[in-house]
Amino acid sequence: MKHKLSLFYEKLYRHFGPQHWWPAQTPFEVIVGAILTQNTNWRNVERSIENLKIRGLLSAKKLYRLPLKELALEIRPSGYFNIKAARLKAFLEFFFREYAGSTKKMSGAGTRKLRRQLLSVKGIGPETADSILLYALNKPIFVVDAYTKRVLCRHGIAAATAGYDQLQGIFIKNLPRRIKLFNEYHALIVRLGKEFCLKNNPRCDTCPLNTKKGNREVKGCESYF
DNA sequence: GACCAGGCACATC
DNA sequence: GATGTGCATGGT
Repeated sequence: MKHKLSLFYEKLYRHFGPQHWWPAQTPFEVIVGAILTQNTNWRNVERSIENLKIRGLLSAKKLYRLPLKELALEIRPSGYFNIKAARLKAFLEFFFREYAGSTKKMSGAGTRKLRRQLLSVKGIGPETADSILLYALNKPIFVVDAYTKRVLCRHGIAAATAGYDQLQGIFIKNLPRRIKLFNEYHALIVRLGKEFCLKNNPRCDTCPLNTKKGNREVKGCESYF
């Protein structure tokens, strides 16, 4: 018997197709993006990344040597720039101390150890850590975000009180542990969230996860708002 | 002008 | 352990 989550995945993939995540050219760029996108629109993150690229600063060594104030200036467009500059610096300190500033060396370590280490860096929480593990280091771990929680709650798969680890556990337990699947699934949920899960969105009627009861369309979001 | 976007740390109860 | 708040930009 297939779990609901497998069916959701198939529906989402059929509807949207592959999402080609993470949109970045190097693992290090993924890490920078993961920190910059915290509670921020991706378009604004792109502006910051572009700034860094134009000035030739998008490498671990360059960023490590760049003064905090100057880094903050470059990443202004993605918001919370003072905090995020400090978070990038905190990551870089860890990155050079433990892995000589090499994502290749880093990906040689085990998933559990890496997750524990990342979570100990100030400014890296569960979603950022898991995004780095999955999208920069190719580790089989599921990324949970605000959209993920909405979708699971709306469809009665998780309780409104469920925390991050609990939500992640539902995916890990009920899906085959495949990097490609985890990669695509999270990206598809974000796509779904952007297009359908906004309040008072008239397009909710055509959400690919709506179900039919008899002749009636049942919207997944009905039970949430 | 309000509300939102691919969170996190910290204070307080 | 739950709940509230600061952090800041750019789009709708």
